[in-house]
Amino acid sequence: MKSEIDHSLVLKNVRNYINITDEEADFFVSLLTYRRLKKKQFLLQAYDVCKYETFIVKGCLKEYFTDYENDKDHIIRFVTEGTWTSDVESFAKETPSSLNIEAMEDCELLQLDYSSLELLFQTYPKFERWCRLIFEKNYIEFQSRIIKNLSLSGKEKYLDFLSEYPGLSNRIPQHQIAAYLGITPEFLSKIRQQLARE
Amino acid sequence: MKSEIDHSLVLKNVRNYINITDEEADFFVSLLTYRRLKKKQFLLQAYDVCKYETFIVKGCLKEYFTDYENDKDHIIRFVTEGTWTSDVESFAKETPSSLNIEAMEDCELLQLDYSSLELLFQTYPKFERWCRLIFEKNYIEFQSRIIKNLSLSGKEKYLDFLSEYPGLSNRIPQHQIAAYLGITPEFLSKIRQQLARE
DNA sequence: CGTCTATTTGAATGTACTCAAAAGCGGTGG
DNA sequence: CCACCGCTTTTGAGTACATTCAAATAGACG
Repeated sequence: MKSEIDHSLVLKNVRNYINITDEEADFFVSLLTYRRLKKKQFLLQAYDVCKYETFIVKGCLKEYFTDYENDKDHIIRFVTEGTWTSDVESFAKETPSSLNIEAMEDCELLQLDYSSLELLFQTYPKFERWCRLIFEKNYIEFQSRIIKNLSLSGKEKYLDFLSEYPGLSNRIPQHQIAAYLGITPEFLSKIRQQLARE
Repeated sequence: MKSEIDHSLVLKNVRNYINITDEEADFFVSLLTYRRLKKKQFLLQAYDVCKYETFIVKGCLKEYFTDYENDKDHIIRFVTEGTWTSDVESFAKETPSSLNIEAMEDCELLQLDYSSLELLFQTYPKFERWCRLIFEKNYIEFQSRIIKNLSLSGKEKYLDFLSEYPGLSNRIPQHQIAAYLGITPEFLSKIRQQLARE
């Protein structure tokens, strides 16, 4: 039943960026659709159009790009409780997605489709600000990722991952961490071996 | 004299994302400050607080991060005519910048300080949307950069750079392109040698 | 013209990859 | 409850990509 759904986390997300009244909160919540996803199911498949912005209430997903040329996946981000995910370009332009988004655990999600989001912006323009500030935050994170990719060795990137996302390494298989760091699973194994010896 | 300044490019930038009236345009333009920068001058130095969002009317700058540990610069982006630049995090949070932004050519710029930007948002909230859409675009570009860093070899990254930013390689010294690609200048030289033989 | 910086070239080295095989681990069915 | 299967992780040998360091050459600028 809808009344059982807990919206506190998503409202906390909004209120982290803007002040909203109870009325505005109610309207916002009324636009959300609840959805579950089992481990290994896809939230989005490449070449489909991304129809929703999705908030993660519970669980963990990976956003990744498949390089068919070399038969390799490259993970852009792991996304967990409290964050939004989508293929931004596909959602905004209604073009086929270049990303896959796949559940790595059983997930509970809240979704907002394009027309609902536009209705939200038209009804309460302050939500544009909220959306901008989220993009601002993501921009900063991506920039930091780019710097790290340019400047760190495999070992340093792994240690940085452990400290930046504590606890996540227990939820995620090792070869997927390698796909996030941009190294081979074999090499990550060797890095860990070396760290264990120290 | 202020009347000589050409605002057509910056207005084109705004109107690329939102519709604005002449009145709104006039107000927006009244908030901008014109500034010139000579080649090799800094728009922003690391550890200073970034006070402005800066629009580039003419010229080219580099946003870069200095790794003092290894005495190396890592270039995040080259920014040219028609784009905005700042250290987003420093500007938003008024914290010391981690980036340098430096002119690679003589530049003509238009700047917007924090309070002017907030005044703009308060007066005409639709500018929040414009700002969001710019971040959306930058997010997409950064994502694409991350994918390329994860999946391409040095040679492939160089060829991609040439096709993504045609004409830019003539404006920028080669070792700076190397700093953007995340390879050494010597290795870029060898890549070019190899490409020339083909 | 001289100085400073950028680019090229080469040899030696290191970091990370490929391929192959073995070992470990988790879930499923008998 | 154990045996088996598939997938993940480890290990090792050989290789490729990219770096370091040093020196030579080329270009840019006052």
